[in-house]
Amino acid sequence: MQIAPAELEIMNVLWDQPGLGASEIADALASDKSWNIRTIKTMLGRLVEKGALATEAEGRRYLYSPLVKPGDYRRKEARQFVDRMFGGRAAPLVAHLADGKGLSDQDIAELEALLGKLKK
Amino acid sequence: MQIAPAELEIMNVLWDQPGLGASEIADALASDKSWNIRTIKTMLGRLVEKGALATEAEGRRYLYSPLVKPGDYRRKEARQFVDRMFGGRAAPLVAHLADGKGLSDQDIAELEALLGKLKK
DNA sequence: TCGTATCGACTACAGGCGTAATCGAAAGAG
DNA sequence: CTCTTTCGATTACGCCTGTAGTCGATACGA
Repeated sequence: MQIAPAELEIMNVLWDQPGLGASEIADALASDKSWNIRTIKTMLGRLVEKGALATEAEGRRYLYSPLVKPGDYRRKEARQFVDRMFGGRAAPLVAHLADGKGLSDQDIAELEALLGKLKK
Repeated sequence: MQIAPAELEIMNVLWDQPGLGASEIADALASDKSWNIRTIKTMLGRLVEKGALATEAEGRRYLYSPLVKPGDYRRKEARQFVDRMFGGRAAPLVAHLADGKGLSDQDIAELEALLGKLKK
């Protein structure tokens, strides 16, 4: 199941707070996106159609909840991305991020801790 | 400049061997992609139009070379991707890759070496 | 009760992408 | 010199995406 970038914004809201209605999602997004409520509804419809969201009727409206787990989705996407861009190798990806000043000290510390765990 | 996934396959060939003609690119791709030569030419045209490739006439045909540097492109894409999927944080990305058994021992070793260098 | 706001359903439409076919020119085969 | 192949250019076309508009029904405010 393929989730488009704009649709992902909606998934992010619902992963954070499942069970919202369309206008509440619009509110949640209003701060950084200026999307027409109709646009949001279109994307909700498509996500339901794709099987990414479930609907539950509440009176005259729907409440939406993710059917896809964020971890599963991100894992799949991450894999696909490194495959496409870096021949499946993680190290070059991190190297490129580092090269563009894209790694904070915190990132580096976290990565170290992570690697420590992986080695065991 | 936006390079679509299928177009990226072509860029990869040309980053590896700049200055090929359309049919040579087709040959290079033939092993893993079964693309019609017409399809490849369409994509070459689009890449030229986008400014990702330069053409140099050689007799009746064109030789194509990248105008975009692979490192620059991958860096930008990597950044975009972690922003979209992981809120710009590299550690969760690596964690997800690791979780899906996506990290070989070699990857881990390379990442360690990389982090060593970054800390200095 | 009557107009208005809101809901979901359906429709619209342009641009990007994947996948090619067609076309006119030119080069090469015989 | 003619037939076929090959080149780049142009056109095609359906699906996905972003971005809404329209429509009919319903709930709500006055």
